Amino acid sequence: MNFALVDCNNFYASCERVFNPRLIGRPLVILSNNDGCVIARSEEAKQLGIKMGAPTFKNETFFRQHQVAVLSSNYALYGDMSARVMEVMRPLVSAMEVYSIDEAFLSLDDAHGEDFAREIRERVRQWTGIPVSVGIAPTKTLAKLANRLAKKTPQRQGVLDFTRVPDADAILAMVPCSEIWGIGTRLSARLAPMGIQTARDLKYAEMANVRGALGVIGERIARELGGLPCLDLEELPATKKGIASAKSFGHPVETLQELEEALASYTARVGEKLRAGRLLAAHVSVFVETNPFSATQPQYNAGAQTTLLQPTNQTSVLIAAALDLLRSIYRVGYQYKKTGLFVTAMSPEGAVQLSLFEEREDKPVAQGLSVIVDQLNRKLGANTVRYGSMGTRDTWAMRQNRRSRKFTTRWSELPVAKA
DNA sequence: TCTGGGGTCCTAGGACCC
DNA sequence: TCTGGGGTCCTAGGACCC
Repeated sequence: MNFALVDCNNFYASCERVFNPRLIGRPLVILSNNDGCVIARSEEAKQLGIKMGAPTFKNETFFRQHQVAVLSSNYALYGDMSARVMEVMRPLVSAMEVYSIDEAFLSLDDAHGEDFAREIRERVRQWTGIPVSVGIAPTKTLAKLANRLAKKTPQRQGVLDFTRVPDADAILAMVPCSEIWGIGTRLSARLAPMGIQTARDLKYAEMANVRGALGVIGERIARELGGLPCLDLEELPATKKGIASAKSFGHPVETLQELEEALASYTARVGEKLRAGRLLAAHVSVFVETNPFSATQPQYNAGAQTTLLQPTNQTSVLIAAALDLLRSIYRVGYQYKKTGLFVTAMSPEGAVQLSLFEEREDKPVAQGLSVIVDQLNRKLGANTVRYGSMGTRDTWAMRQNRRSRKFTTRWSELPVAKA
């Protein structure tokens, strides 16, 4: 059995191009939330040397000079396109793991090689408009690596079956450790003094040394490079251990009220996610921070946590807890840049341990309210119905000045064809 | 003026138990 | 007078991924 890793090429840029063909052939970048920095680039933008994470404000002139198309990110579109790509592939294989918004591992029979990979590619392209690359190998780590090579080497035309390459070690010798899946700059810096520079070096390194330097993660990666599978296909998404919502503000925020409104809004989002997953959370943590990039403003970072008497997914309960925590860490005199919350200690709905000290609260009413709010907001758009503490002015809201339309998920934003 | 957000896994150390 | 060893659970922090 082998793994295939299918990865969408320049996914966000490709999604935008499906609905706006004028973007084809031009350099195109997609910005992070708040239009803060570059998080995705078309091939042409990469050619121009635009780096991942490049701050927008330092590059506006460059973008204009090179006629780079610049868009805010449109996650409603990317999420929906992702689901379509996955559904095209799912019937073609016996098992699939959706690994990220633009990647999936597939389980392949030994008979399935590059012909099959090309078939997947063609079908996804034809049915969704999204180009993908496919890497095939006996382990996930090698499949990742094969995928990168398939993408980077034009003559491979987007597919590479690593089980059939004549000299695998010669290929591994060209891959620096920092480009191996799971090894970043910090870990590769630990390997360098041991003379381990490339994937080939790591494959043949003394396992005890690798383990000493990188722990079990590193040992697993090294063994996978050698062709020994240590990571399984995970078909079912693991139950979430926590749900977070945190965002930077469009402008610096000083008042407690604005922080409260922002945090209440993020909390409402977390409540929606909990209910969508039929989960309850028992632990809430909240943090605030100032702008770490500012050399002149005084810095302040703080966080606080609490455990609820009873696990919940009710937005009103979560907001009350989150705002209490926020008030306990808020200090006057700072320019806040970001706040957010993280809920943990999750349990499935319907398996609640009642607190010893708490009477059963009037669940049906609260739950009914949240369900109706969820339905209305799904139908009419996010935040149509709000909790009072969220305010209505959104003075703190993130910038998103250049977003394309929600072509596939909102009737009012459907693409229009003129014939 | 302007630098993302949402996750996972592992490790070390302390508290506590028998 | 003497003061172990092995285990679990929790938390904080580090590193990574997309």
